[in-house]
Amino acid sequence: MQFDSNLPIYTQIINLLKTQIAAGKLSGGDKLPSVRELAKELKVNPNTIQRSYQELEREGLVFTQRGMGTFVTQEQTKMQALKKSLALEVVNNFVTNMHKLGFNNKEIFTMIAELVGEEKK
Amino acid sequence: MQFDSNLPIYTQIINLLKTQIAAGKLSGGDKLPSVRELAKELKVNPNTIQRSYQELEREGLVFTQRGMGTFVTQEQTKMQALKKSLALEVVNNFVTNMHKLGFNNKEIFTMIAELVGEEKK
Amino acid sequence: MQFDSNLPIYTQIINLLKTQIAAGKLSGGDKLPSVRELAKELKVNPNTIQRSYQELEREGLVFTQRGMGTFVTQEQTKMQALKKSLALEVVNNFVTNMHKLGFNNKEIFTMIAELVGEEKK
Amino acid sequence: MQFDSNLPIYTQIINLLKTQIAAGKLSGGDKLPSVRELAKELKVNPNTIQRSYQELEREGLVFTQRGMGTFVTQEQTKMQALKKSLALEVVNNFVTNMHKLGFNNKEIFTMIAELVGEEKK
DNA sequence: GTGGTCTAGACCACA
DNA sequence: GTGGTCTAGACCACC
Repeated sequence: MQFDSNLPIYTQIINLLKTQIAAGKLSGGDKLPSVRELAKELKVNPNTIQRSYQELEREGLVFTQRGMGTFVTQEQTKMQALKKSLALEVVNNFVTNMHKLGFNNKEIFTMIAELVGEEKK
Repeated sequence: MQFDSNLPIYTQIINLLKTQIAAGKLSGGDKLPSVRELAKELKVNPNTIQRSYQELEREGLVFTQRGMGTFVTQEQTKMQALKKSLALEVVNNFVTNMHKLGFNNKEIFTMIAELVGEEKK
Repeated sequence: MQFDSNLPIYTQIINLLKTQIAAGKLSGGDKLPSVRELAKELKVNPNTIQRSYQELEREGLVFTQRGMGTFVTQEQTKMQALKKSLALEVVNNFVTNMHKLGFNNKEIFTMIAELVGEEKK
Repeated sequence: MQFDSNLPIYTQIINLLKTQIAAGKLSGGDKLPSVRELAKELKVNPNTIQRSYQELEREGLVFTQRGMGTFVTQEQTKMQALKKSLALEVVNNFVTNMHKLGFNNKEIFTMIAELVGEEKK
């Protein structure tokens, strides 16, 4: 993984984990990698991982059990809220960019409609 | 303006100018700021701006006149192609991000439809 | 090597390398001298060589591998097209000069025919 | 006219005039422009023109008459020799360049034959 | 004033 | 070591 040097690394790791949780790659109850393990994998100081995990815990997305590790929360409401908020951010970002390019909402809608129509995933 | 340290500065300047051209903030025939002027404004070396302008000229989006300055092309086809390609990039990016979050095309469509309906910009 | 002060140095270096590639002195896959090496040899700034290499890469005649060096493309079509276009330029130049001297095509043909006949290289 | 800064300017003017004489644009007996006139036209010091004319006279291609001006020689032999020698130079140059590109004499002949065939000037 | 080229020297990422 | 980017500052041709 590459880190954008503008955002603090721990923030980028948080976003990475949030995305995985929201997408269901990490489900409720799943164990996150240990701090040392992930630190090694991402070639980052363990303190940085620690800080990311703490922040996720503060937001209620994960919980830690002494001696056991860190786990994704099982509260469905939390997970749904997370998914929604991340999606909202992506959508807003998208719309803002399109507006910058001079497209109005109707045009945006048309383009998405076409794309969905042709792919049918 | 802030520069993201991952992409080369000259690339970011190119993108900035492309967006402005595509959005019509810079119309056909408009004069771009002089190399030195923009360099001063963006706190960047004139050579860096020079490189950006040259790349834009190579792509046919601007043309230069010695001793006169650099100007946005008047070819409508170029500008339309630019707008299309930039939009395509933004849309694809958006869809990719949404897929990463676990949304399928139908869900994406619904969200956009709602958004267009409620704002009516 | 001497540089003609009319054309930019980087252009002349491009032409030099193109000729060597077209003539087969540099074959597909061959490594070009490193930027710094050639700069030293031609008594030119490394940036100037860099620019030449980049232009050649843009034209698809060479490709670069980070940390490895710059190499002549292996695509035969590219190399053949290059040889053809360079030859066309030389021939046209020649014919133009002969026309300036007041020779017509038939006379030019005769001169070349004689030359080929006597040398048989 | 542009001057290539490698060759002395007076040499370049000599070549220019030789070409015009050889091509018949300046015929035997024609008056060359006055030194001052040509100097003004080419934005060059009159001494430079003077030197060019002297050299041409030394080679027997022009002659000067006090108070009248400088004229192209009427000796046909001189003019023919000039045309031949200039042509020889152009041809040799051409062949050398083609050899550099890796073409042999037969290939050169073929290319010229095709070109003459299609244009029929 | 404008853009275009070049140098000298620096720092980076990659291998 | 390699190529890639950037800065600082210079000189040029053109207008």
